[in-house]
Amino acid sequence: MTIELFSTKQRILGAAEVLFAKHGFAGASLRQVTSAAQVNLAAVNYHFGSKENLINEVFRRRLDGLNTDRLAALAQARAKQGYVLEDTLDAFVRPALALTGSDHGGASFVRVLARAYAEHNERLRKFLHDNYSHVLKEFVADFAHFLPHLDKQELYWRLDIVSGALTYAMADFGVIKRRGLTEQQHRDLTARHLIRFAAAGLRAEG
Amino acid sequence: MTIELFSTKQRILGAAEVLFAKHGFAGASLRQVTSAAQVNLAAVNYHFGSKENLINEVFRRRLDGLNTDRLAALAQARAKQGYVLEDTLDAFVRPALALTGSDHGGASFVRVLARAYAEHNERLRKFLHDNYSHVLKEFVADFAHFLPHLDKQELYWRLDIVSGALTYAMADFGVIKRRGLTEQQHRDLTARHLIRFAAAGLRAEG
DNA sequence: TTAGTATTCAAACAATCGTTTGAGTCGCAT
DNA sequence: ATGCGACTCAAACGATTGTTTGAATACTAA
Repeated sequence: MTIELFSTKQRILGAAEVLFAKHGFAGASLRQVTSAAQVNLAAVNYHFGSKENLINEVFRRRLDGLNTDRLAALAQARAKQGYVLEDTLDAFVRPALALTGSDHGGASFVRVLARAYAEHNERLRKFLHDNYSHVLKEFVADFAHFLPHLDKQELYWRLDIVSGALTYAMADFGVIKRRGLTEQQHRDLTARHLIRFAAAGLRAEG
Repeated sequence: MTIELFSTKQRILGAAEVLFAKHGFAGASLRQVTSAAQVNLAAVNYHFGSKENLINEVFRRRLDGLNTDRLAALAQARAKQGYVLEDTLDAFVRPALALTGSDHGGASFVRVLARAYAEHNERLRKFLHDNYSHVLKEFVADFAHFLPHLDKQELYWRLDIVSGALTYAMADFGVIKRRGLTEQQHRDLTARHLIRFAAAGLRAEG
């Protein structure tokens, strides 16, 4: 097990990510995936055991880093002088947006996330909850601190809307055409829009 | 072709709606659909021609009425004295929320809508655009009127976020548990939250 | 009643699905 | 060089997919 940059495993993960984003988890077949990855069909079951486990690993590959980045950004925001709601949202949004510009697969992955959001797949939700719920808890704590006028039910309501809105918006981010802007400028502009939008919605009087 | 309340055609549409919401368009098989509808397998191809056309008809059955209701609500809002942004949003949101409480299938359909949003299916988008784009145009015109400080690009940006957020939130509306509230009360509360949230996000200074 | 159309039905179609198999190949340590 | 584990490969597995067929049934109009 050497560490190769373009090993069979990584090629499969990359191709699966793109095709899951394009056709969905049920809609993308393993033959499409292995063909795009230029890999033998049996390689999926050899390296991942099953299609369902492949799906999980597609998430794990990105979410491990994404959640680490989000927690780091949150820690940095908390240390900031004059820490406000917008900073919390920034710590949540910016690492995900950075993903869309990092490499080719990142943009696809955000769309995969939006699909997982739309699906209410039992096992997938359990997998995500088991592995990454602690990150969400950290953010919820800070949101609750900045929005003391909202009771717990109301807060969850709004965070649910906000996370849904952000997920959808970021999924479309890669698709929307930008005119005369660098990728970096477009990303900054997007982040500001999303944060301002979300902050306004969260702060609205109950 | 008599008008029956529970004809084979309608039973198929109802079952398909529920199963598409639960398992997705690719994930729900025609055998699952026909079995749930208590109808012969061949009935789908006999009445609808193909699975893809069945999907279209699932949308048409609800969207025809939904868009009529939305345009009627918009007309009523425009005639109102002191017509404001919140009224436009109300005309957009309330008919969709009413759908979730009308009958059993309505709640499923809103989730189907959220799936269609997450998918970027070429043919489905064309079908929706061909049949219902005139409704969206009406709403966009009023949003543009109420938000003159936003240029066209910025407006589309925010509407994209808002429609995504609303679609997702309404899809979860049927899932979220309500404590001590009637369906009507819960729907009103939901509408108020969504409208206030969206209005705040749309009005935020650029 | 009868002719004709509309619908339902069981059965089968070819195609594709995820998965398994067993032989084959590769690289590396002994 | 030899042996061993890691990996790849073509081929096939049974199950399931959407769709089609032709006969049987239900319904409607004359």
